[in-house]
Amino acid sequence: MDQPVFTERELDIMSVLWREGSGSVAEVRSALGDTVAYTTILKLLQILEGKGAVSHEPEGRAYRYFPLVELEAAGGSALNRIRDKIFGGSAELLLARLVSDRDIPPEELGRMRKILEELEEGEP
Amino acid sequence: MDQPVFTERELDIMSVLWREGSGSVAEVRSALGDTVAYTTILKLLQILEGKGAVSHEPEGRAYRYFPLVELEAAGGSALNRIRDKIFGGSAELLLARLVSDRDIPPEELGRMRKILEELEEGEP
DNA sequence: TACGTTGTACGAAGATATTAGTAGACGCGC
DNA sequence: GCGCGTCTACTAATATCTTCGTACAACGTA
Repeated sequence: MDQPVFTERELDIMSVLWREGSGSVAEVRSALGDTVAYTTILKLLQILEGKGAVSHEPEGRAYRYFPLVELEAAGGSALNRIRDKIFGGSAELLLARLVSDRDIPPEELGRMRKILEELEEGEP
Repeated sequence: MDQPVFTERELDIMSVLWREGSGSVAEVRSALGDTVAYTTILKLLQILEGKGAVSHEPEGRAYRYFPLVELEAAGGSALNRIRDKIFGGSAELLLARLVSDRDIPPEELGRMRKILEELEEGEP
C-alpha cells in the first residue's frame, strides 16, 4: 500500500485530526477558523475517506472522523519528497536549512543533537 | 515577496534547474527521462516564469532557463509547511522521522550532529 | 529555393482540487 | 404535529494542474 498524497487543504484537515486524535465536521471546521463552509469540510473528509486516509463512526446524529494514515508515515513520505527533490537527497542539507531560522530553543537543539548521538552509538 | 508554491510537476523541473544550475527545454526533459512531451516541459517553464520562479535568456535559437527562486528559500518554506502541518511545529519530531530510515551513512550523521553542536556553541 | 529539423507560442482538452448550494433525514421543544 | 437547528448526501460551479496538438518562425542543407 502506498502512501496517499495529500493536497494543501487535505493536509489542513489531517493536521487537525492528528493533533486532536479525532474530530467531527464541526470540530475540524472550527479548528480551521470557520473560514470555509461546513459542507466543504464534510466533502474533504469524504474525499479523504475515499483515499483511505480517514475513517468515521457514528456519534449521536453526527460522525466522528479518525485518521487512518499515521502522522509518521505521512511525514516520512513528505520529507523524502522534499529531501530528494529540493535538497538533492541530502538529509544534511535539509537539516541545515531546518535549523537555520535561529528560532529553535536551545533545549530542543540539545534534544535533537541527542537523537543523532544515540543513533551514532547504536550504529558502531 | 512571498515564496511561490510549487506543484508536483513544477518541483520536478525546479529540481533539475537547481541541480544543474540551468537548463534548456531539451535538457530538462531528458533529465526527467523523456517521459513527457517537449511542449509540456516548455509550458511548465513558461508557467514557472509567470510565477517569477525562473528566467530565461536566448542561447542560439533556443532559450536557457535559470532558477530565480533559491533552493534554500523553497526548501525553507516547504520544510516550515511540513513542520507546522504534520509535525505540529516541532523540528525535533521532524528530525526524528528524518533519520529513522536508518539509511543515512555514519559520516553524514556525524556532520549533522556537528551542525547542531556548532549552533549550540554559537548560542550560549 | 524548397525541405526537414529544431525551436517557441498558443489553445484547449482532461483530470483533479476546492468550494459551496440544495435537498432530505433526524431529533427536540413548543 | 410543526417548525427549527443540525447533520449527511449529492450536485455542480470554478479554479488549477497537467498534458499535448497545432501553428508558426528560424536555420542549415541539398
